[in-house]
This record gives sequence, C-alpha cells and structure tokens, in this order.
Amino acid sequence: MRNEIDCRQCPLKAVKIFSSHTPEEAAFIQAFRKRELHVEAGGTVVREAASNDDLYTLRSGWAFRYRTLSDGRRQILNFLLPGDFTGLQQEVAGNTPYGVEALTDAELCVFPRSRLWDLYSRFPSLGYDLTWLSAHQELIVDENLVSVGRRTALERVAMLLVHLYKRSEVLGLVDQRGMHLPVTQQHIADALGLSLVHTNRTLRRLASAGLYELDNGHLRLGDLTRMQRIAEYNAIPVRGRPFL
Amino acid sequence: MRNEIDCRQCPLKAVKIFSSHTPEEAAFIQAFRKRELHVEAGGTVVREAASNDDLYTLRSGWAFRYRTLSDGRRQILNFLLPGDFTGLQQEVAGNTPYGVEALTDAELCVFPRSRLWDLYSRFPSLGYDLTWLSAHQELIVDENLVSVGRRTALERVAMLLVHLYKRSEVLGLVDQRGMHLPVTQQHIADALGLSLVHTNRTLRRLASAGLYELDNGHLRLGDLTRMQRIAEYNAIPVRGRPFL
DNA sequence: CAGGCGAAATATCAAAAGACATACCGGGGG
DNA sequence: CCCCCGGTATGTCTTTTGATATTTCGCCTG
Repeated sequence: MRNEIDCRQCPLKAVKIFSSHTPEEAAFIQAFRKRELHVEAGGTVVREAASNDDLYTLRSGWAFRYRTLSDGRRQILNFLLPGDFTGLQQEVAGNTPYGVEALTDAELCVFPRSRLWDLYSRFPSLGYDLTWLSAHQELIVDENLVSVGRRTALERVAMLLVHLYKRSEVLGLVDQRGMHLPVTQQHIADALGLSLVHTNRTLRRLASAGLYELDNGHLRLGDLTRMQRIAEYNAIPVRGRPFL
Repeated sequence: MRNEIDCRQCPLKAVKIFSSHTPEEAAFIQAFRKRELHVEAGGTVVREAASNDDLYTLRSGWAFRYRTLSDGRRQILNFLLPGDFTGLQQEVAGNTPYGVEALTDAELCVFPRSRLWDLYSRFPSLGYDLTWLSAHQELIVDENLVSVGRRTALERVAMLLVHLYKRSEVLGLVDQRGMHLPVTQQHIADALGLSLVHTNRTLRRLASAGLYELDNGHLRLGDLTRMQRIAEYNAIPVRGRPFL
C-alpha cells in the first residue's frame, strides 16, 4: 500500500480557487479521514442503492453521479471534478440513492459519516463548509435540470461543454492543448437526457460550425462567447470555495 | 400588522414527522428570525436573478422554485411544502439563481444570511440541520432530473403525482377528499419539461385508466401501487426531519 | 500486421412530443 | 345575467428526437 498523503499538504491547496484551512482544521480533517481510495477509470466508487457509511472528497480525476432505472435507462446527475464532495444525501435517505463511477483514474479521501457530528460540534467552520459544498452541488444539478427540461438538444450540448470547460479552467486543468475531456458521447447523452445518436448529430453540428474542436480527448472551444449565447448559460462565478 | 407566531409554539411542531428543538435551540431560532412574510397565491417570494440576503422556511402553504430562460421557457426545479427551507444557494452564487413563487397563500419565516455564521458557531446542531435540509432538497431535484431526463411523459406525470401525494401525506395534508393540489397543468408541464398540451393528454390517459381523480382541486390516487410501478418511483422514507 | 473492439459517424424509418387552432367549462365582476 | 378569462380538453399537422442498422476509425493486442 502506497503512502497516504498528509492533509496538511493536500495537493488541492495548490489550486488558487480553494480557500485554506487553519492548522487546527487541517489536523482535524487528517484525523477525520478514514482512508484514501484509488479507483481506476471505469471503476465503481459507490454502488447504486447499496448501503454506504462514507463521505468522499474527490482529490484528483473525474467521476460522475448517476441513477439508473430498472430497464437500464441511465441519468447522469452531475460530473465530479477535483474538490467535489459527495455522500451527504445518504444522511437523509437511508442508503445511497445514486451510484458514483470514475471516468479517469481517481483518488478520493474517505470520511466516516458516523463521526459527522464530531465535525459539526468541534469545527463549526467545517460544518458550514459542508453546507456550502452541498448547496454548490445542488446549484449544478439545478442547472442540469433546466437544460434537460427546457433547452433544445443544441443548447444542452453547448451548455455542458461550456460548463465543464469553465469548471476545468478554474481548477487549472486547461493548457494550450485545451482541456482533457474524459467522457464518451454516451456519457454526454446520459447527462443531457438525449439518445446517443442524437447527441452525435448535435455534436457534429456544433463542430462543423467551428464551435469546438476535439483532438485526442482534448477539447478546445472555438468561440466561447457564441457558445455561451447559444446555451444561454453563465457559469456561476465562485470565489474562495471550501473543500475537505 | 398581525401578531407573529412564537417559534416555541411553531405549528410545524404539531406535525409528527418533524423532530423537535431543545428550548435553547428554539430560543435561538426565535432570535435568528428576522420577520414573517405573508405572500398570497401567485405572489413572488424571491425574484429571480436579484440580490437577496435572506433564508426562508415555508411554514404553511405551497410554493415552487423555478428558473426561466430569456424567451420565457420556464423550468420548475421543485415544489416547496411546509417545513421546506430555501435560500442557501445564494451563499454560493452571489445573487439568487432562481425565483420562488407562492402557489397558495403562504406564510414564511425569514432569516438573515448575514447571521448564518452565528448559527453554526453557537448551535452546531442547527448547522447540521441546515446541511440536512440542503441535502434533502437536492435529493428531490435529483429525482426530478431523472424524470425529466429519462422517464417517458406517462412515467413523469405518474411520478410527480405520487411524489406530491406522499409528501402531503407525511405532513398530514391528506383527508378523505384526498390531497389539495394547488397546481395548474401548466405548472406540471413546467416541472416535467413537457408542453402544456402533451401534459394534458398524458393526464387524461392516467385519469381514464382510473389511476387518479381530481375534483375541485383535490387529488385522490386510484391505485397507488400501480402508479408507483408505472413511475418506478419509491419515495424516500424520511424519519425525523429537522426544520428551522 | 491482422483481427477484434469500443467509440464515432451516418442513413433510414418510427415514435414521441410540440405548435397551433379551437372549443369547452366554470367562476367572478360589471 | 352575461361576458370575460384562466384553465382544461381535443384535433391536426409538424418537428424533434429516438430506434435500428451499418460503416468507419483508431487503438490495442496477439
């Protein structure tokens, strides 16, 4: 087993967008963390409809939350990028109402739900952070719901590309090649409530209008302003955001 | 101005599903509350895309959260019933990314976001409750996203009726006439990402199969089990749930 | 280097849902 | 009492999206 990372040197601290912890908070988080979890691309982080006692911070890599219906129809609820936190909803429903799957090799920090009360009582600041993270994720799901419910296929795809691009950007994951987009068209279809075929058609339409280029899994947006106008999507500007 | 209700005698306390507060918590909530707000049916609680410094508990009546696109397309994100809490997302985005509108005459308790930190530091238990409420609302939005993204029109409508029925039931809002359903078909359409016409057709289909009856705004479900099977929806069983 | 495989691209046809028009229905106000 | 108006119901036609099938492409592996 490889050495675990010390929370006090968490690589996320290097990313500007994240706010920092006091030494006491960092020490508590370190003690709160149960273990690290490494999942390879395509692997399962949380099994759908199973019981689960853990909370997760995604430290590196991509993942997504999803639900499936009995005949296999799948809806991706949202994509998880580094710094995202998940698992709080199990506190409300008994078991996990959704699954989580890794899109790339991913590293996660695992926390025990059983000691959540400890966190709130000893570090209210971290309790506040959890609420913040929960509200942030809901904001993203709200946005997805607007897309799936009321945007056309073209608008939806444009919205998703802009959304993921913006999120990658603030995490420092965009370089001159563009951003690494580790999703298949099937994932996009499942996130947007479209069929695979129609997703393909729609992507083609955007690409031939010069609005994006994809080479080797790296996405570049040709005309961000026009994309945003098509999608009628303005990313939420987030200042210092917390993480655990 | 009519007398305000004392939080220590909050009518929600009479509803079994809600867990209770310690006297200290109740006193804090009382002091935290800025004012009460009475909105009539159809009135605006929170204006979309405006700045807003408040948090809200819906104490009685129905409301809904929504977003609109510039050409008027509207997506209802979720319905708010008594005990529901909203406004935390403004803590993440600067201004309110969604509007809230009352469906019936409604009473709300208004809390200042500026004193939120006070709540976390002095009553971590209430901080935990806010996280719970946030996660609970997200669970509902997740479920809506699954519907809108992957269920057929028939399944969606069935799911929504069951969902609202179940929620009303645990709040003690169902009597022998059924539940009061204060929504128009346009609201249902906007919640489910359907057109008004198609919503009407679909409702007709369910009604003529004897699955529900609506008289005078009161909904009765003819065959709950069958409805649930159509919708493939199992309401989340919620035990003691917090409120502010 | 050939074969196999997952993902992407594309054609054809079918179904679901939307748009528009119009009629109906019931309650409140002049 | 009648008219207006919001909400509901329904018919007809169009558009969008989905289903199925087939081909292509790039990559990995043997």
